Amino acid sequence: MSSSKASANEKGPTGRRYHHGDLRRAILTAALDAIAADGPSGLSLRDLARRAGVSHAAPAHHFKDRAGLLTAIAAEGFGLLATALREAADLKEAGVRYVRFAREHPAHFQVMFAPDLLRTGDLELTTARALAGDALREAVTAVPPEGRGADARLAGVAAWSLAHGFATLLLGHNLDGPVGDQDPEEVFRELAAMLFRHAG
Amino acid sequence: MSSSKASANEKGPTGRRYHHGDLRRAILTAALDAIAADGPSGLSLRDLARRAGVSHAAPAHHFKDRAGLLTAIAAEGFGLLATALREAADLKEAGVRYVRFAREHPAHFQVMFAPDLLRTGDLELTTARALAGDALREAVTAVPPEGRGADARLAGVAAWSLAHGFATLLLGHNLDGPVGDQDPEEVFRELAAMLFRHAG
DNA sequence: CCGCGCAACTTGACACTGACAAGATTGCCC
DNA sequence: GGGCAATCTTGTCAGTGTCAAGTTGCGCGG
Repeated sequence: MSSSKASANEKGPTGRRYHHGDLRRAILTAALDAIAADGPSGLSLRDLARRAGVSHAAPAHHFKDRAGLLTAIAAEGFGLLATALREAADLKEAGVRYVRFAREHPAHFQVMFAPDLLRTGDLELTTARALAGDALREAVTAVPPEGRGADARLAGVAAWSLAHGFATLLLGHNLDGPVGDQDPEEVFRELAAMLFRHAG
Repeated sequence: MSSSKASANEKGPTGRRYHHGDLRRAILTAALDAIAADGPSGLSLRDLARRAGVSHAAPAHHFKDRAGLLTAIAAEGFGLLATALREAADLKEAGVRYVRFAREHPAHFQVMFAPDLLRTGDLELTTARALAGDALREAVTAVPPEGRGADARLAGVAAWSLAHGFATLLLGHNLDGPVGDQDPEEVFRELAAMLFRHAG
């Protein structure tokens, strides 16, 4: 509308420049902030647009939908989780990384496991999820059978369930009483020790 | 509006009678159906009203809010869970009841652990939650120390984490591969056996 | 038996949201 | 330098939650 000669790097008279530069990333981080603060349910695309200083329909160009945005977040989350798991020395440490990930990236974590908010068939998402699954399986098979029982698949389910349950309950403030002000990662180490101990 | 003489138990000419009879329960069950089908996020109060055959603002009279409705569901869920846990003979069986509850009442379960949808301070909710917490603690302390380790609180966190993680992952279809078509409750029994075994 | 208060329900309105369509702007590549 | 495609805007529509004010009729006290 305005015929201003504002260059690409300067804001126009309306306080915004036409091309944001990295709007996709801006929307993503704004969304992560909002989700960490208020949960994924209250998330509003229009609000994110306002925070980023763009028009209300701008986000739709990068993420088709609300579901598209959340799917992108979930995929990113599974990617981050996969690399975090790969850095672990053993299975117990992988579990520790799991709960650390949940605490450091609560928004990602919440969205990753909220299937009703995602486009579950999305390719990017499924591949990222598979990547994380591989990382988990590797961690499980790395520990010798006498420390985890014969059935590796069962051990994987056990480890994942324990870590996931602990992380989920933690984020939901359901363990504020029991763990109190102890370091959650230390607490989890004890849980993991209960689950996997050398046969007596 | 219409001056029809339809009695309290007959539908008027608009297909509805003014006083529903048990609208609160009707809305609750409609909500549970909708949540089980599409998750809590897509829930619409107006849609529930349509299903129940009442006007769009009718639900607000029974549950002030959207949050009010979900809070009521969560409270009901914790009540059901508490009685289910009390019926268990030992701790392992309590865990089995936990995952059974999640599978039989998926809508309740999802809402109970979605804090961003609830009025977390609600009295009814907190008391129901406390009830369920008591039931869990009783189940934990009932098992002798040599079977669960010295720290009862830690054992409680472990049991809860394992059951909750397993149930959550199950409902999210994250374990469709590993558990396949086995009976989830049987699988969980094996997990529980890994966690609590007599010291060697 | 009657009328009256109060709970249950309705109608109407407002602001907000997600989604779509069509136009404006601009980086970029030939 | 010119045009093309990506990026962003403006405008619009149906749907939603929530509040306010009016209607209906159950049930209780007389």
